[in-house]
Amino acid sequence: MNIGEAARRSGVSAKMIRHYETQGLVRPQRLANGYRDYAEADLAVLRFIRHARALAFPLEDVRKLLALWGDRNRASADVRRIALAHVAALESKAQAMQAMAASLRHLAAHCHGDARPDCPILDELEKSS
Amino acid sequence: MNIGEAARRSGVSAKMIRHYETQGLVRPQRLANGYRDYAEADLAVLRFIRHARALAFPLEDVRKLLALWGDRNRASADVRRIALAHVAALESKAQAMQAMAASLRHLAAHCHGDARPDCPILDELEKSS
DNA sequence: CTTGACCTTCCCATTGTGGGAATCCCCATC
DNA sequence: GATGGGGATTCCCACAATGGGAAGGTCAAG
Repeated sequence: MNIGEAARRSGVSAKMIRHYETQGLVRPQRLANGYRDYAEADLAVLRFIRHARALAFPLEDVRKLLALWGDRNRASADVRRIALAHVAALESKAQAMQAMAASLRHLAAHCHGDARPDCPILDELEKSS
Repeated sequence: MNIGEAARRSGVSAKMIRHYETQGLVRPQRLANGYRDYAEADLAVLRFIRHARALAFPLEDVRKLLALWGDRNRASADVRRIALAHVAALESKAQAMQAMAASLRHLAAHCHGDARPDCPILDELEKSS
């Protein structure tokens, strides 16, 4: 099938499908006219990528997971390790963001938020330390 | 002072100081030899930027905050609005990441993590929906 | 045979940061 | 005065993932 149909059926944009191909994640056949030709197996790969990306797995992780996915002799421990490392990264970033949000919220709570110029938010950003 | 000293004293790399200049956030004098010349006021600006970036304010927000910072007649409400919008963005992203982490953790909890190939994580990513 | 929808590749932009090259400048030492 | 080291300048490239868009080839229906 065409890239357009593959995009529709996989939920991945044609643009990104081509990109994933340059990254070696999917390898469609080529027709005589140069058009890419996707099989059902390629669709499954594209959907796999979409799900993994929806969980914010970096493409590098997706590559490893795809390799494990296709490996009949894989050990589930390998998949688990990648997933848990990703979980740790996600939680670490999420916590950092929430910490920033919390301190900003705290500052904003002490900011009048009216027409007066006094503002602890700017005071904090201004500190020389 | 030189860009090197400004970098040391502000905690912002020389590379980034130049970048912020291209973005119009800081405007040092130029000496006859073409070297940038930073005043104490420039240092304060650089530190302000560093603090704002540490709170993950996008440069576009930093630009607005700097303008308000320098405006003696600013209304604190303006600062507050920018900060709270940023807080909302941070919390939204943090929640999305934690949701992803949670669902992955859930999947990983049901993955043996041994030498067997069965793995609910891959099963999930494989789904056609 | 034209038209419109689709495909191809290639370049550019994003955001914020860093690496590195080529070139120039300043100061100190021999 | 020459040389050397450390710093300055600008410019290009890279990252990760995604999208926009141009210039051109292809196919199918009218």
